[in-house]
Amino acid sequence: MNYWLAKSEPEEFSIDDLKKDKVCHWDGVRNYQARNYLQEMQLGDLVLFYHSNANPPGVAGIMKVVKTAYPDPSQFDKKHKYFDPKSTSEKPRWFCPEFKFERKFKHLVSLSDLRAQKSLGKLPLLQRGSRLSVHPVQKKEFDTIVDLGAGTPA
DNA sequence: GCCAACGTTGGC
DNA sequence: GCCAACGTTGGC
Repeated sequence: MNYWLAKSEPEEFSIDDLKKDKVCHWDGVRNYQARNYLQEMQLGDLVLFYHSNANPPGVAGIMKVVKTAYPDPSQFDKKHKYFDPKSTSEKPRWFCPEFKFERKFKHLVSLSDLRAQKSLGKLPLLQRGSRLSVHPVQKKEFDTIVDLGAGTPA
């Protein structure tokens, strides 16, 4: 059982959209390192939903992996903004898993809240200039963030 | 394989 | 909208 963090811009797709849709396929990731992490995800893994480019940015809730990564259909669709002319169906480049809405935090755990936690010092999200949109999270870090989201005093 | 140019991410 | 930090591309 592993833990992850995945970013989305809430104007594109927010945790409320996921709550409404129940399930989503996490498409559009076009970064190799992030892609590799998506492929490592196993059924039942828990994923923190991070709102990037938001006001304020932060972790909004939790998702659960309900389908492991398969070729991202948007890479083959010429009209799609995530179309990749260099990818073929024989050798797809990009993959997406499916996530199910698990729950929304009572309180958004903002980026500044995360930075204020000494125990989260190694969280990849907080590293200088980290733009990686999908990355693993330690169980301890995951639990800390969930506690913050539940409103437990910092 | 180097590296400059360019594009993207994402906080502010 | 700005800009720093990266990742990718492509000429050589």
